[in-house]
Amino acid sequence: MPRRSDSRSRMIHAAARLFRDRGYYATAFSDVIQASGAPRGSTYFHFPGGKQELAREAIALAGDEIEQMVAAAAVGCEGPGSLVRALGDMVADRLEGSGYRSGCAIATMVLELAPQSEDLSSEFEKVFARWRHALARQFETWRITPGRATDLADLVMSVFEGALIVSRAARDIDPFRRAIEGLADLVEHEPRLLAGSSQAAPFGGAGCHQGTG
Amino acid sequence: MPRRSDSRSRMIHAAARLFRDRGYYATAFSDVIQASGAPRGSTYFHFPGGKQELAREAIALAGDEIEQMVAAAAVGCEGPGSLVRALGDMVADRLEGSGYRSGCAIATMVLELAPQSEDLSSEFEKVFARWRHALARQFETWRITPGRATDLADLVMSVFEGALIVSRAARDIDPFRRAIEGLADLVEHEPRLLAGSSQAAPFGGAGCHQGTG
DNA sequence: TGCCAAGTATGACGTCCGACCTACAATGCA
DNA sequence: TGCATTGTAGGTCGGACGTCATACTTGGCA
Repeated sequence: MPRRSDSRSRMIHAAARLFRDRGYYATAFSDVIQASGAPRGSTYFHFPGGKQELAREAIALAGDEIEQMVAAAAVGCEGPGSLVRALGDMVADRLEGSGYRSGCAIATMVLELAPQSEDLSSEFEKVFARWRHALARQFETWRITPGRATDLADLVMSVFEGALIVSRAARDIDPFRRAIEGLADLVEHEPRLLAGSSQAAPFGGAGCHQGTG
Repeated sequence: MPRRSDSRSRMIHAAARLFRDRGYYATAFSDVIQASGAPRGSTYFHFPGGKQELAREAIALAGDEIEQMVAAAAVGCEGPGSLVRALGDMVADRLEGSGYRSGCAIATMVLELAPQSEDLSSEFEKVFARWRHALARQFETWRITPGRATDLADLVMSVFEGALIVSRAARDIDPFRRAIEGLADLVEHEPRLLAGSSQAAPFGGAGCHQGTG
């Protein structure tokens, strides 16, 4: 049945899930083939670049899903604190529901591959840039200035990534919930986030803005 | 030179460094052997449990180093904000100095191995418990109540872990510094952290304390 | 002092599994 | 019907983990 099969797309989705749950090295090509039901011989037809190309596609797909998750969580939120909580609930549910296997879709790959692959590194950076942008845009709708919104977005991303690691290590949701609630609470009671407050000592400290963007 | 060689210790130190920089799967036994100068045949004499036992030893060693780092950073600090900054400087220096290869000593292994190995999972949990304890104890010296100190420790650990991921992905220190500075700043200007402030709405929210410990 | 035994350490080897390549089949279009 | 493009199964090569027979050193004893 040649001429356009959906094998490629199915492989990317299966790979994204496996990379997220197990990581890059623990996921064999044969695992992706089995999970997707794709034929074995097609791999290097669909992905001439091999496993790394498959990873690149999976990373981009993860970027899409993160953006969608932020958008979904933002519905009905009235401030950064409630957005953090809404996102935290979504992530916590998936973490618990998967038996502490499903964390961030790209974190494992970042740590495994970023030091080795300049190419994939730029893909990772894109995903975080998209995530940062989605969060910052949402924060700005609540009258947070762009600079502070970016700083806050970095802090929020970091807490989510890190809390996932700590909770996955302990196989216990409490560290995650404590970190998320602590962040939401701090952010909620921080008046300097809002535009018009003392800009002499802006949130995020002095001279610490992005140099590359 | 049989009868007590230091091969075992050297292998653990080399493995800890390699696991930290490259991760578990990307580090071959032969890499550890080469880096430590130990002979190939000694591996299963010193580590009958194989690579996993070597990893367990390396994880414990990482726990020691983290405790020492917290103690070193705490010297001369007058509050949680300055401790966060001091730790941040130490970590940032190593991250930059290593070309964004040296992050958290165990984070990569947590994501790679925690879903698969119940045994190593408990080792990871021990390291984070030690780290949490070291931070919380230090916070308590600044009149922060034990419950809030634990919540704050989880938040701090999460920010460090997550910020390392984001910065390693981008190969840029700015996201790390933004997150650390944002955290330090929030913590510094949070009066509810101190004992004696309105305990009706404690920092960290309600009903979110550790259930297992 | 010379020898033996036990524990210690080691280089060479086997086995398995991973990614990747090559030769072949099937289909749509001219 | 013939050809180019798409899709496929089996096979190969390399490397990593783990094992084994062997050599070396130390301590005790005659």
